[in-house]
Amino acid sequence: MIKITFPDGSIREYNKGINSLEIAEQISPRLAREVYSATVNGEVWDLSRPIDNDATLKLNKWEDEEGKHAFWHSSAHLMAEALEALYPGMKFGIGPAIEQGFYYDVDPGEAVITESDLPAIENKMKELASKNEVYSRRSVSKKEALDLFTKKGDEYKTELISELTDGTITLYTQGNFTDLCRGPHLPSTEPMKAIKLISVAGAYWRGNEKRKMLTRIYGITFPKQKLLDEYLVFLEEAKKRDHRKIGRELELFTFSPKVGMGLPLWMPKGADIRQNLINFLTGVLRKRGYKIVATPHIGNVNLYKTSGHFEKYGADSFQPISTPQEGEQFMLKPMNCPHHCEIYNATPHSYKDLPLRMAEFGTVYRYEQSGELHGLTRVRSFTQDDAHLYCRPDQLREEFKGIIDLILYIFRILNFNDFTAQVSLRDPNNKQKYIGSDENWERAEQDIIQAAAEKGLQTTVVTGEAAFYGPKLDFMVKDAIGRKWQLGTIQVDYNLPERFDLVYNGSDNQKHRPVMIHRTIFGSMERFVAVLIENTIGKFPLWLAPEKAVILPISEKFNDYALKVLEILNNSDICTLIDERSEKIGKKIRDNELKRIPYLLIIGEKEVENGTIAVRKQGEGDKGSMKVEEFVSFINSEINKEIAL
RNA sequence: GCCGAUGUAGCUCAGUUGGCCAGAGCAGCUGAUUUGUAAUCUGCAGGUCGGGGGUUCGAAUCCCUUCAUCGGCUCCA
Repeated sequence: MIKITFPDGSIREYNKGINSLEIAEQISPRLAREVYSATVNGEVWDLSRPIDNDATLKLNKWEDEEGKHAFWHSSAHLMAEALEALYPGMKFGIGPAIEQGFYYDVDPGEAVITESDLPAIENKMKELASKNEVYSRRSVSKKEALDLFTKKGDEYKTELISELTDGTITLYTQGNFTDLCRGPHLPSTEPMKAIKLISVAGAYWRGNEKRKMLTRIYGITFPKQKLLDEYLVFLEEAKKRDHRKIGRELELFTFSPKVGMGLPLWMPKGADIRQNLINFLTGVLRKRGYKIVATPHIGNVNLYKTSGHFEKYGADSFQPISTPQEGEQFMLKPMNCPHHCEIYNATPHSYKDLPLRMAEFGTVYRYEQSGELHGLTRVRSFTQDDAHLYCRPDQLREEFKGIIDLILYIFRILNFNDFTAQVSLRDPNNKQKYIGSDENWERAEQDIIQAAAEKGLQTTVVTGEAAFYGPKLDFMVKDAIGRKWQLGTIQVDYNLPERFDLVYNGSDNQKHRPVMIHRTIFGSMERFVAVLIENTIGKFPLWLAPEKAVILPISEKFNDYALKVLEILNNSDICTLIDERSEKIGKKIRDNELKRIPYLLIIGEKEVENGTIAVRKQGEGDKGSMKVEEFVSFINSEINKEIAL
């Protein structure tokens, strides 16, 4: 007998060699139907794998990540089986489960798979799934595995196997398809009731652009058709939140091929939102001891040679601008830090002056690859809410924590609750990608980890994601369809202070090297507004809205009074419009509701008589009448509530 | 940059296998209407069918090329 400990702490005894599915069946047949994988002693297992010793056991259902993961991973194998049946000789790369579904990278040889082929593959999957094929696990020797896939001619699998250690290799088979796989998988294809292939895309083998591009097929499966239908509705809804669509509808920004791709043009309303953000943040920064600076959009190429950016990115940047002067070259600035360093160098500094917090809403230009451009989230010209903090080494951690505070404060005001924080460290196996001494890297990485820990920030640590000059802490927010975008970032840099020979006088009257922190909160105005649009579906908080209210006279008879109200509101700094068209009130309400103007002010006979306005809140409806002065103070108090935290 | 898809009026879309001067709704402009909480009616205007080249008696439709966009990959100071 063996003892099995469940998550609630209860312990039951079973015969040695029992498997998780049998345990689930003994608890309840219904549970057995809903469970997809088991976590045994902290390791995710197949349900059918026998348990031979005392263990802790968690049964994973659809609601558990481990359950979904096994479900989708098994689905990837099912898709591979279908592909092999439809395209004999197809070679297979890898086919993992992902956050939303799964994919498989395949090499179809001469054949080309396009989206029009997906329904046929989908149908084949359904056909195979309905056979209730069993997934069986088998441990094999490295030689056996190599022989099998060499015989099959699958060079991607043999490459993978050659890197594995003998004795750890397992194969999974369902139906006619056998794959190299660590597992775990469902007991059978039976639960896969709803199957949808989403898209095809190219993907480099092993993520290396020097290697062959395989065809990646994305799909998703569910245990119930209803869940799939709901997912498809979610995708449709998400499309409506796309900032590119809303940006066009609300006339916030545009692009022009004549201006150039990836170069956003802010239209009046979008520019208002952007400016409101800038004004607000500027006020907050001044209170926190930041100094605002301004620097040019170009810099001599030597500036970037000094900073090291030219060597690293020069070839992939907008190329230098020449002048009539022989040999003189300028670059569009790709970042503000070198300029800021020269501001630092313009005056002598004492240890008493530090930290120096230098901020600029600085527009920068980066030659992003054409295929990378994406609405406002990835552009070639953008304005960073940039700042550089120069401090003594002993001040670093406190400054770092202060920035974490500031970012959390701004995110709170904007209701960005769903963010993740990522600590990005260098890849210790690939040190030539980075500049700076080991010692400084160690110190900087420790400072970040410590500061985040002291602020109680939940972080994930990723190696190999650091900037080339230092480690960083990034704040990521998701867009409408779940793509993650980096907004705020805090980066420690011991490197630029050396390259620019930044110094301060210490209490010992010796020259010392300051530490530098790069940081943004919004990341860039462009990306931030994009994410804000997708989070709010274009219904911006009142303080950010470009227009706060629109006056809707019921007929032209009331235009005189309406114009008077308009003047009062605009004079009170409440940006207000008037809709003077000779349309019915219902039509005016509809049109202005769709423009997401926060308040609709309806004026008819009653309002003229009483000297009031009828207030309707966008998305909510009639709020009753009030005097114009009351409305002014109401709006101001609403705005104060939004930005007071 | 790479793989695949898409490109018809400001927006959303029709345009059968190549064949009458390329259509609709919304938006815009006219005129009528003067309206009480999500669409009043009339008329008009608007397109070198992304650009260029080709096949054909004839191309929005077929082929080539180029640009842009979309979904991914790579990249992201």
